[in-house]
Amino acid sequence: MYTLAFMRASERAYRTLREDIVEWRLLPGTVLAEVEQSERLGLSRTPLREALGRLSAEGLTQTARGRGVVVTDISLEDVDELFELREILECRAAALAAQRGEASVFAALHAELRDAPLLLGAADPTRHAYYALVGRLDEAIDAAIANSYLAQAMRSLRVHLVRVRRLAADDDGRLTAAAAEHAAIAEAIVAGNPRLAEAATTVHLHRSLSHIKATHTPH
Amino acid sequence: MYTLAFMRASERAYRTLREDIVEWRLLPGTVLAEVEQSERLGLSRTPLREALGRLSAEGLTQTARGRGVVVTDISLEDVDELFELREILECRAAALAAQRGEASVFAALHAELRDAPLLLGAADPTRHAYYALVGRLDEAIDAAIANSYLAQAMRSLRVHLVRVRRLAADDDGRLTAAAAEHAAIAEAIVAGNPRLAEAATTVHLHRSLSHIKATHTPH
DNA sequence: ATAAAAGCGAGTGTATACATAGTCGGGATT
DNA sequence: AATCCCGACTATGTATACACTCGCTTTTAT
Repeated sequence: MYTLAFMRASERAYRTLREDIVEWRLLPGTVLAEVEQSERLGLSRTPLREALGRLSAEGLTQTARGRGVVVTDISLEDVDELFELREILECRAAALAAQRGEASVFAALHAELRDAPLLLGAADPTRHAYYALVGRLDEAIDAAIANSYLAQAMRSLRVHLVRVRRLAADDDGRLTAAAAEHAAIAEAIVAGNPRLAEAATTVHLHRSLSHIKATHTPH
Repeated sequence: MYTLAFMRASERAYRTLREDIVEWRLLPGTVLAEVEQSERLGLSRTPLREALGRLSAEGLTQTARGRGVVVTDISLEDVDELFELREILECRAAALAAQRGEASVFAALHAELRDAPLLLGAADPTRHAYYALVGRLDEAIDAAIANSYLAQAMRSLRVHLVRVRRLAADDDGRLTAAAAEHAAIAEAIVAGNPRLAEAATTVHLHRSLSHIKATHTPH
């Protein structure tokens, strides 16, 4: 995590609120009143408003006129829509990475992903090392596709996906399987096979969605 | 256009600046200093900062720390990247619209698009009626796909595309051809044929990109 | 008793004043 | 002559005060 001490107040407010929303500490429907939140975070209304503006632009909150901004809800229909867009973007991104990416980068990631079950054995209930590895695969794909607009579209999606992830039970079995699916994607990129990379991504996303729907528990 | 008189100052600043950038009245590299722009638009720095934040989030400006925010440049590589993402999103959107859309809505749009050359004959140098019609086709597709995240991704792209459009020469010949291509997309959606809708969109986007590259004049 | 209107209160929208950081120019030193 | 350092200025970042809108409650009239 970043040190929140030496950054601008608006940035601090943005990251704190975003994490609170993504981690479901601030539940959907919660009203984020400006005075209340600015006092809670120990800063003034001006930087807080900037943070709320960014959150609303991302879709994590929406402004309810007259009552301030409220935390956006995520329904099962939203999850379907999110994964529909995710499949559109990430399948093509994987194919482009297979065409344009540096094989050596993905070869290294592939090796790490094959060893991922070792990370899951470690005594880290938040699976920090595992998610950091998957995040590095995402970043490598972002860099490989050489398309800042596509990369930006995927980045804005990931915020919502992290939020959805918390709806599902991240048991060791699913994470081990997911690591193998990620390894398959990396392998296809190393091989420079766009169609295989796309297919591997499709498989992974469908399994992820199925798992989320199977283990979903209303909060 | 909307009446800019009775809206919030921040909204006024946002729309004015966005239009100035998209219409190339504010050229890439222009520094938007806060005091200078707030005085020009007749409002204070607070709502102006909010507007600049939204513009930077959309990618129309970027913050150069210490020197304020500057209008983002668009290179030919950017156009390639924009159209790559555009093809990913709009092809799938057209296919989804063919599956999920109301045929009657697109039948009406198809009829209008076949008559579009009449609009181009009118003495409107800005082609306002024509672009409004194409905009209604975009909105109809947005509504038909029933996926707010995909629709949002396409909307954020369109801002940049309007800006790119101003780089090319919008002669009557190209617009007539473009109208026919749009009509073909609408026709495929009416027929409920996803693959045809996708193909028609691919053809349209490739012809648009070729035309932009052929007539591009550095400013 | 119900509906409509007016008044009150809470909270957002805007302006302005102040703090702070970063850059540019000038001067001195090597 | 070139580079480094210092200082001042300019522009951003933040805080606070004020105004206005909108929602809610209360009261009054039909």
